[in-house]
Amino acid sequence: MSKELYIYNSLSRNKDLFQPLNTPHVGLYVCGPTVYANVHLGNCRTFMFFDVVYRYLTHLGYKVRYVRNITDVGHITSTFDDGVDRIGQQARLEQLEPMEIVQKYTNYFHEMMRVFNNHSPSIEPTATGHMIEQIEMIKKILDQGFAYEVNGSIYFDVQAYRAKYPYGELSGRNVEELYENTRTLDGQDEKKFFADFALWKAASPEHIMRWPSPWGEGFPGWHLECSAMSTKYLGEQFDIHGGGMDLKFPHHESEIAQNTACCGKGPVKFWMHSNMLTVNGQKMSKSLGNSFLPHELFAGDHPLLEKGFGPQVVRFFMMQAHYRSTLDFSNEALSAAEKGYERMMAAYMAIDECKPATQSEADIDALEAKCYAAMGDDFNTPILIAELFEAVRLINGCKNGQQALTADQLVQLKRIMTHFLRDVMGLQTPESAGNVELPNIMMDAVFEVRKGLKEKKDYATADMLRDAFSSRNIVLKDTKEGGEWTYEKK
RNA sequence: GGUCCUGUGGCCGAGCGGCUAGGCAGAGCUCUGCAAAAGCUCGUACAGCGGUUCGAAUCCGCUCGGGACCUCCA
Repeated sequence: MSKELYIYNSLSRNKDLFQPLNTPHVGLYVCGPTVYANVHLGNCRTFMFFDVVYRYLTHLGYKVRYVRNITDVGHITSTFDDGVDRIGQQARLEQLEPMEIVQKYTNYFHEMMRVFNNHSPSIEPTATGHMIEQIEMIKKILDQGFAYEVNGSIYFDVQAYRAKYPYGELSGRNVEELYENTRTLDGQDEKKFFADFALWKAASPEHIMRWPSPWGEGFPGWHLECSAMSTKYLGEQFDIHGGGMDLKFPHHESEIAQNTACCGKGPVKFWMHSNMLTVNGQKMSKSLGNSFLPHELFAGDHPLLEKGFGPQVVRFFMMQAHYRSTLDFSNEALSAAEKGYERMMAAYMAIDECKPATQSEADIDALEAKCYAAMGDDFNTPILIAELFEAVRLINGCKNGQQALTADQLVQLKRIMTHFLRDVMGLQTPESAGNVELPNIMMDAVFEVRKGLKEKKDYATADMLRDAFSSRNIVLKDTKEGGEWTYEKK
């Protein structure tokens, strides 16, 4: 069975065959959040997708080192010229220390990552914890002649860089066109060239977050931390760098320039970019006021939400779209995903109840191959899910006695579902967390009584019993053997 | 203004030159005391107009619509 993996590389604009630089090791770096506010659902989509990348590579047998940073140094906002950064600004607003802000929103971020069932990265470095590495990197870039100092700030020299290396390859931008549309930003007058960007900024007196450096007190520039930390933990060149589409320019473009200026070569083999989550066709973002916080979605506590949806349903919903497409959020779409997710999971849990046949026409090997083919085609989770619904059909058919499956095939189906649903897509079964053993025993008694009533044709009492549970959001379903019960969502 | 992406049936979403995507919703049937679940069967598609081709949702051009980036952003 082919388990080749093709990945769409933003740099080559092609689906390229994935081969690690140093098999079986894979280096994966993903740009993490800036912790000055709660992560919203759009952010979560990106991290959930790269969690699947991490999981699938691991599933294929690679030894993956997954690095995802925490940006805990505020970037300068574009509207202010006074050296106020996002974290510092939020700290003033909430009357907290900057590091309290950082801790508060890091905690929320971690909590949400856990709730969505993302694996922790192998390393989660912070920008503030890597000041020395960042300063060292600036020194190297200066030594190579690709940066210059002005008033205690260091700028990247795009002109000098362009004389030797191409700039703008990733984002497809060319500097001449950029010039027409560049706004006047902080430090513009200090720069030699409009497209130069800061590696180090001298701190103004009121700036709170500051560190000593060879050029005076200041703080690192916008894009440096990722370059410094990816190099430290994954080496000068590594396999995959991921992030949201909106980071392509200028963030990732600058990273390439910094690393190349420093080490003479591009840092990353595969650049991957996940697309945005939209609401009514527009990018979900804080400034547009159309973003949900995960806990609001779970509780249904938001004007745009008709009801709440569990984290696993949300994850399933996200998996039903390809990561390079925008995904539009709506109550209807979430509800549809919820039904589908429940049907999928019900079938998964019903495999053990199937009675095996001695012979079967079904081709489970082909099904499994299709699942790998879907994932191998640039992590196509929507197709994977479509294939898994084929498995659902087989399982349900087998349960009804309409589909013959051998014992081996049932084992194989269970393995496929476990691998792809749980291990690769990171989906959990609905009630798996709680202990359902005791309720099950009690419900068996209920079904026994109901069976007796039905045999006596006392349907009125049988219905009364069912209604009594129904009013408590527990649905009874009759089967040949007795019955099944589920919690009903409101 | 520049660069790029996108427009699929009631909804969400794959596919991107010939082959059923899938889910949800809807219709019919089977099963069933009823119900639910499940299985089977079935509608309604590829924004519009041209072109290339034996053949186009899929390639090209134009028109119209939506979006992202160009400024911190997943």
